Amino acid sequence: MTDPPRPMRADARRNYQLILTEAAAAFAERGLDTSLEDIARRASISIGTLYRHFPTRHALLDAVLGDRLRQLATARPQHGDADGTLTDWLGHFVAEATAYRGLAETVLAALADPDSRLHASCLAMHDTAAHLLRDAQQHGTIRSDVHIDDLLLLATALAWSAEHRPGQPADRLSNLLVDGLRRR
Amino acid sequence: MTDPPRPMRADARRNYQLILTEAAAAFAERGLDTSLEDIARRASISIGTLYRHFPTRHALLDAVLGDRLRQLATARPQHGDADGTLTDWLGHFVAEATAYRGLAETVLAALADPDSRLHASCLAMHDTAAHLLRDAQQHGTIRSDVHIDDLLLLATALAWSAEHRPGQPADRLSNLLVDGLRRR
DNA sequence: GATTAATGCGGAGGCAGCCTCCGTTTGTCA
DNA sequence: TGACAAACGGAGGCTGCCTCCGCATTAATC
Repeated sequence: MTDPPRPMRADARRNYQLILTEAAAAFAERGLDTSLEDIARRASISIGTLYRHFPTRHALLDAVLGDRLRQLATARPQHGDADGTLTDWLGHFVAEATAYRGLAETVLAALADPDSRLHASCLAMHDTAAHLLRDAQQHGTIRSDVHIDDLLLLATALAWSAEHRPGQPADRLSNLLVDGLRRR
Repeated sequence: MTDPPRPMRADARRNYQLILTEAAAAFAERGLDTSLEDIARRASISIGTLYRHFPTRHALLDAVLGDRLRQLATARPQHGDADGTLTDWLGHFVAEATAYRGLAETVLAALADPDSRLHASCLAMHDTAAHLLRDAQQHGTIRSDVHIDDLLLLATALAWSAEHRPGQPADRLSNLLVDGLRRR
């Protein structure tokens, strides 16, 4: 049938890694809307080469952030503290978003767009959050009428706020708001 | 001392109004990040003329949205229902932001930047919200440890969420979250 | 080591948006 | 009607997005 795909050429592999490294640094320093031309310059490769490896911004974002997002999708309920697991997860999510300005917006966009190269990673995260939420509703104190979309919107909104309040701890507002999700 | 400024020339006045009209429509239809060149094209004037009247995007935004923002700054506590006044205000703010995609982001940016032409309008709004919050803390059920910055961040975050969930009512999440601000 | 074909690279170039500058036009007032 | 300030148009410089294609590099084969 189809031949096994050849391994990447040495120069291609080298450039691929270079781009990843510089993109990660640039995204962390300047946010996810950093210009791709700038990343190419940092990596001392041409813009054409960058696009050959990562045909869209989301493809590059997936390569840089995919692992971190998938890690957010591996959280599992800890026996006996469903509420704590959920709030911990929210905390991790917000921390991640604070490290990369623009992440909240990007995650929402990727969730809404099935064609995005980031869609799968974000969907995995979505499912994990749904799992944690269900658990906290059954064994914890979270209101049963909270929907997973509410939770994700809350999570991204929290992350978005955190991006706009640099240097200040997001915990206070976060705790306040999660309180709103609890049964009286 | 200084002579009174001459009134605008007829053509200038005409163009000024034209730009305002088209900008308002464009901002409502496509969000606050609509290209200024596009607004100029809609108004059938040159980009240079647009910049002559509104040297920055925020100047144009202030001319278009300033009144609406200042209206949000005129809310006054209704006798005997401090909580209701506060939640009503939040509702108005979110409604406004839903009508103009990008408003939440813009308001936060303008608040943080004293040089922005929108700064004053946003500051007025900020002060009103602070007033309503204080009242709801003294005469209503809002927790006393909620800070005005928390409230504004909550308001903008809510608005931001609403922008990203087109067509769905923002009331549910909004009510959930405001619950978090209440005393137990 | 030489040959060759595919793979990958560079960068020019088209497009759009931001913003400035300046020569020309228009409105206003005497 | 003439003169002057005010306002206008739009070219042009800059940046960023993205595509395309001629040329260079690599790796497989002899």
